[in-house]
Amino acid sequence: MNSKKTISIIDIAKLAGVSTATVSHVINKRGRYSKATEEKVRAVIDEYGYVSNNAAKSLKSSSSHTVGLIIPNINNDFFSSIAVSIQQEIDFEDYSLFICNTDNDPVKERRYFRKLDSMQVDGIIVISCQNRLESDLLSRNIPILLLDRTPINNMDLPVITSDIQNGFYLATKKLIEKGCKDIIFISSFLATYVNTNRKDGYLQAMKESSLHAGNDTIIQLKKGTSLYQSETAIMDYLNQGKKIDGIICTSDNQAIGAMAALKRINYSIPKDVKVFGFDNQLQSRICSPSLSTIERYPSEMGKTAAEILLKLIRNEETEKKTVISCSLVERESTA
Amino acid sequence: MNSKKTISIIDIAKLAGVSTATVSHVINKRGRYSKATEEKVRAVIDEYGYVSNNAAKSLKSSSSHTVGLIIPNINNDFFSSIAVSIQQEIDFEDYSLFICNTDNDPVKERRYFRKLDSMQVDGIIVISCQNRLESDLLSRNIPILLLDRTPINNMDLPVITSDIQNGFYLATKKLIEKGCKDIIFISSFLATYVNTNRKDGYLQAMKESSLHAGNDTIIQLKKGTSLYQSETAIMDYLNQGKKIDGIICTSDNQAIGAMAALKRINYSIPKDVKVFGFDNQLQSRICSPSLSTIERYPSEMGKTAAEILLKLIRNEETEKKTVISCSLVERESTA
DNA sequence: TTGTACGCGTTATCAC
DNA sequence: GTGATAACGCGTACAA
Repeated sequence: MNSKKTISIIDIAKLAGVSTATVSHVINKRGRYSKATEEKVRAVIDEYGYVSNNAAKSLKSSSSHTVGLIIPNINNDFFSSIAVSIQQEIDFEDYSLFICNTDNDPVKERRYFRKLDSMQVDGIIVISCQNRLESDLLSRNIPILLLDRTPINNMDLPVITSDIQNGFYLATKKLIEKGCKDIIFISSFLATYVNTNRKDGYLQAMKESSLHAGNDTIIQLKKGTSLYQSETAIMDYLNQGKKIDGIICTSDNQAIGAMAALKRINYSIPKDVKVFGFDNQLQSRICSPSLSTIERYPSEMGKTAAEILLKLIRNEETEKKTVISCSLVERESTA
Repeated sequence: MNSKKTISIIDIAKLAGVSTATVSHVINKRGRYSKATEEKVRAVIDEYGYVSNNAAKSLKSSSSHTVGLIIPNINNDFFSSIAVSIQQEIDFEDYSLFICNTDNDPVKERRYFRKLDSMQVDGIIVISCQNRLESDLLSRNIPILLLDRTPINNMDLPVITSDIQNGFYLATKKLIEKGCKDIIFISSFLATYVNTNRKDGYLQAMKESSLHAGNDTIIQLKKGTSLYQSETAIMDYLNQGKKIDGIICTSDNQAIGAMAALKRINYSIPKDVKVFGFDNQLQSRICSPSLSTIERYPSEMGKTAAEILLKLIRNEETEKKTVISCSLVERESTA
């Protein structure tokens, strides 16, 4: 196996007794050759298992038929669902997807932008963990699509988000409808613009029903494992003598942590307290009691993102902003 | 932003009043230039935001500083943990990782091999879904590392696996130790060589204790959602009047499905039946009763894989075969 | 320090 | 209508 040698278009041309131009034409079905030469060339290609060199191709075309995806953490149901659906859609059009994991680290994110740029990708989909994107991000003029999160930028970048605000509004409304009055909101550590957005739906619904909500009913978690953090946060909150009969969380894990806290002090769910999670991750179906949650359709988000990016790459018309609506998934925790 | 133009090394050379060779030397810190020219060149590079063209670089060096990862399904805790740890390790050495999702489809897997080949990747890590890999897989002579699964191949490919057989042996032993006698084994749809491997640990442990085990105590699931499949499979099994006091599963989801079936007919877990899952996925901690399971250390597997592949790329000495041991995580389901 | 050949596929131009 | 020739893209490394 050590003597395996790369075969180039030149070798194929020699072996088939034609020019490289003809081989190229046959491969790309450009015409300008006879049936006979086509067969001859194809036969040689098959025999030697020739694979064209993408580096040379990208060099010439300054396009690599490759798309980059910058994503905070692939080890997360919601994000990996998005990644898979993007890849499937991209695959379908014979593009390849470069997945880059940033661990929610802005420094890594910027590094990946540069890396993808130099790799000659044709476009980038980014779920950013930065508050702001600068226009000198890339040296080339390729499309960038913002997904899920929308950092401030001066490039008028196209955006796909889900209607999170409305999702939280609906969830809060649902709890109110079921008779909850002391509803608190648990928010995980995130870039500020995201948090604002999330809180708003909750605050609006509470206000509409003249229920009290404000900084004293919002628990802000720190960076780290949200499950354990929210468990202790709920304990602390109750130890201060405050009342709770409803909880809205910004992740399913937070909700599960919160329920663990409630169970420990013998609160009954959903009788005493009703709980909403967020993202409809696998664990929300499995935990006990099963968790009501907000569905954001990550597969649809990914599919749409891929479609729009491909359009942008082809210079076709697209929407500047696409909002995918959320819906409620009601289970035992709010029954 | 439309007039953004790609800047090449030639432009930089002109602007700095030196040759492209010198610019290249400065960029790669090869020496052979004065302090003054270095500063001048760096200044121009910074000013114009020059990013080197990777396609040209790969073309020349036939190496892209890129590694491919072929993986069955990234939307799975175990696999995505592996992917993340590979990426982190690879990142660290300034390589980039190309993640390719095969959906457990051999046809897609072969397509990705060709694609990565033509992309000039420097090496490939594959969690294969094929029973056999042929030596004409690639046109170039780059290292391939088999991870987790070990399809038959005639290329003497290096391998990293976890000691699954021993894992199932230990789990089965543990149930026997706790007094179980009628222990069944649930196996998901997988390539045959994998199944054999998995069954063996179970069969061996049963044999050593002179307990009956064979085809009638092994439930083979079909392709599909293992959670629901194993639930109905357990119902069927019990409806046939067969006895169960222990279940070993090849995934946590199967175990959760099995427990759902048991609960429905009022079996108590772990009193009447003890259950082991596999892979220590998030849901095993969250479900109720919490699930005992087999830990395979995916992060360690990924890290090791990345280290070995990088060594292979650099032509350094490495182990041909690395086996990472499993351990038991005991929770309520086997208490 | 620099000039330049090289790597490889594409495409415009030219020839029959 | 068929096919060949050669320039091009850009970074690298050897010879000068």
